[in-house]
Amino acid sequence: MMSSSEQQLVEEWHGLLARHAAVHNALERELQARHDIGVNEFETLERLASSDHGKCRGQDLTDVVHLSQSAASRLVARLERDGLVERAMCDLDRRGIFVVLTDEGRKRYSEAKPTHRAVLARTLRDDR
Amino acid sequence: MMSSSEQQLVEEWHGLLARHAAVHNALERELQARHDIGVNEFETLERLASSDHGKCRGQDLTDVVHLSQSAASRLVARLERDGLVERAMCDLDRRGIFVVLTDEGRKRYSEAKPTHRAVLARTLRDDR
DNA sequence: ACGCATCGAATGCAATTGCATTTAATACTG
DNA sequence: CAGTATTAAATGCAATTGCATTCGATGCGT
Repeated sequence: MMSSSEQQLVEEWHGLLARHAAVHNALERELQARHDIGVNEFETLERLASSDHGKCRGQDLTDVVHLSQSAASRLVARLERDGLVERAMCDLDRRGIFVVLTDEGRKRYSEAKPTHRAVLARTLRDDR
Repeated sequence: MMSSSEQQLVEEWHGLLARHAAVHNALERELQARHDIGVNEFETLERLASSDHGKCRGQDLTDVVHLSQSAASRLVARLERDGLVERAMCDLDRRGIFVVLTDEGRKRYSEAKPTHRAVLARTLRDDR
């Protein structure tokens, strides 16, 4: 026999899993199809776009995308390859880098943002 | 200027992302370290263990793990390789398969379950 | 100033994933 | 009943991920 609070925990976790999968998959599909970027790429661009000068330390990005340090590093590499960001030396601490939003990156973000919000509005509402 | 409801949506999504990442990462680490299985493997075993005869159609599993059909197929293949499940022909519809829990699989599930619940209790409580 | 622990980032590598396709079996339609 | 469409599952393949390691730069204690 399973205690009620345990059952509750499991149900909450399964709900979280289902909601996350639903929103994430919908976002991934629409952002990819309409703007050629994924969820993590969008979150990165958004973080940069709302920063002071469109730049931030590489470290800050791992928190935003909930990815390992190495995956975040490669994510930045892909964004740079696609011309959406640039890496810049950090003079104060030359171990680190600045990730800087390019004009193209800011443009892409502006285009994708309405799509992002629309998908959120559609998928976050009707499951609770 | 961003509308309040839009801001709310984004915050809810980021909260969902953060909560999911926190619980998922904690589960993945502990289940892997203590029982040598991942989150998806555990969910699969749990689905089978609570089935009537420890078996279910391959299809049902994709819903449980929120994975693509191909990824679910390979997940079953890994579990079979590790001796935790077996594939059985389905006589009624010979396109499909039954995934059947082995004794070893049921044992592994029983061992992992307390860990799973403990991590949920620890991680789902303190972020809200 | 020297030596050593620590830190930020990049990279080799194996594992997992999704998409597209394939294969086999079943269901439908005329 | 033949022929086609659909379904369940498996597989080739490229892309993404995390772990462990590496490399250079910083900080800290003596």
